[in-house]
Amino acid sequence: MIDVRVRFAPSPTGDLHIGGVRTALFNWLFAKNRKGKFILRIDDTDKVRSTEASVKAIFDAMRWLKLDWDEGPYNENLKYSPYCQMERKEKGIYQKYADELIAGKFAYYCYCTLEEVDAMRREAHVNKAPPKYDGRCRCLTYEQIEQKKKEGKIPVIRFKMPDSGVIVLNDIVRGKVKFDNFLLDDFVIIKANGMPTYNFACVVDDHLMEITHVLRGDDHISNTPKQMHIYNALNWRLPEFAHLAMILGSDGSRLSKRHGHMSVLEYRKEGFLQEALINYLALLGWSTEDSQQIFTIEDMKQKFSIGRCGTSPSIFDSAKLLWLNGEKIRSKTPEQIYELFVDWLNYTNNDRLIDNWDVKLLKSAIFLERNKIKLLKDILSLVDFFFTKDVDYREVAVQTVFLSEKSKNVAKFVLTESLIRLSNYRDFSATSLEKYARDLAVEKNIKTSQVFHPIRVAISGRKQGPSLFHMMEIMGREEVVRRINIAINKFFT
RNA sequence: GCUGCCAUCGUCUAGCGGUUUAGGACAUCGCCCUCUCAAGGCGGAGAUCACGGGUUCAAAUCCCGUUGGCAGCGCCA
Repeated sequence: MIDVRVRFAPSPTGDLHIGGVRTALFNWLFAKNRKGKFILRIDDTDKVRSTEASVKAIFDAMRWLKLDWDEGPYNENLKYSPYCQMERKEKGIYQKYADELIAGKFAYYCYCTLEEVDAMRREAHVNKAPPKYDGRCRCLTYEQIEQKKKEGKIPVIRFKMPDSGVIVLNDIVRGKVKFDNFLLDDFVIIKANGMPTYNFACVVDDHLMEITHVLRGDDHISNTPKQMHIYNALNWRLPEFAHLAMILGSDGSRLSKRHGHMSVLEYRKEGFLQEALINYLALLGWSTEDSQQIFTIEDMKQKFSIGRCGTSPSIFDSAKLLWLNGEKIRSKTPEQIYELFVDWLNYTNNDRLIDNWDVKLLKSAIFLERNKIKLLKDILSLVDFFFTKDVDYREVAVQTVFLSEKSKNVAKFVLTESLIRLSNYRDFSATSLEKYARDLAVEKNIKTSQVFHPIRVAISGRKQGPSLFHMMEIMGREEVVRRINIAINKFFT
């Protein structure tokens, strides 16, 4: 079996987005599954839109996602360096092969202006003809070229597409896909500014870097025949191609900002776990025979195969991602959740929020509430009441549990009674406290809920929260008594 | 407009000619558990397998057409 080499080649024109991550992930999984190499290349041939900040953002995102690469930029000692196309251009790599294509009559200089080319396409549209460059510069004479040069015109280099015949792509996930050469454009391979275009640079680099499999979104499928012609003209061996079905937004159109978060970093900010995002994305477009939903990373690496990737596009469902995130969090120990939470606080610059929080109490609180955590950010609102000096009594809770006609007398009684009895209560464990509360209910012939609820609201300010007695246990007697006292003073005097 | 891709519950999907009253997961609904909220357990509803033709003894599964959706058509990647 050949040694697999795959690459992820984002263009640094913004944050890494969901679609990009999916492509990166499938390449990475494939490499891991086949014990091959995963390469990160930066396709920054668009001088105008590429930024250094984007490169950094992509790196950050890849690192957070733990999609580690075997080869990539900023390591100049590797056989295939450099890994940024700008640097490769500086070394004349693309020009060399463009010259070779010209020498072999597979490419030619074109002096047409953008306006002329644009006019051609518009005319084709009107005539219901395939939109393409008409090839008028294909056969310029030596004199004509000299004349253009004299006029100071700067040419682009175009690839000369065959006028007839059919080229067949044998795609791993889609099978045979045929393209009519006549419909293919004489596309630009070197721009007027000397930079290679994507379709050219991609081929040159994939060949030079000995990429064996090209896994990418299916929005690239129409680029593939063009690229294949370049491989053929240069007499290079074709890699295997696999075109993955796209991820769409909730309305079935291409995923974009109006569908919600695009950047993975935004998911991180929301409090999603790296492994949840990875697991969820793997489920879009790939499945196992038994339709397994939850995977560890190791499990995924082991089971992944391109052959089981689907052909139809899938809609990104944030509800399922949210479920999966909760699922992943629940599978962690309280200690791990705490670590994740602290990382998240640091990442979002919220670390000061827990400055005065007792770590032991926080971990206990996380343990009590772990089943409710869907996002790391949820932890804040789930446990904050343990740490506030002044209990924030919620209006609804106070109205229904303390002040309604039906409950106010009982609530007042339960709280004053509890204040006295709990002040000297020895065994402040959950089981013991529960016994106390139940005994009180029996003794006074009231319902247990009439005892539980007022105490819950008194110490937490809310109607909902963790198991009451565990909550009291970790809060401790002193604090519980203090809070009951606050409630009595505030609402019953 | 040209070209290509796709089409199974609302969503992600299993299924690769007979084992299917089409299976699982999310969401949704009900019940149980229960001090609340969750989590968990159990169950329900939800797909004439886009439509129409073939092929075959037999089709969600193979072929053709139609319709619909999406993508590409840049000196963007």
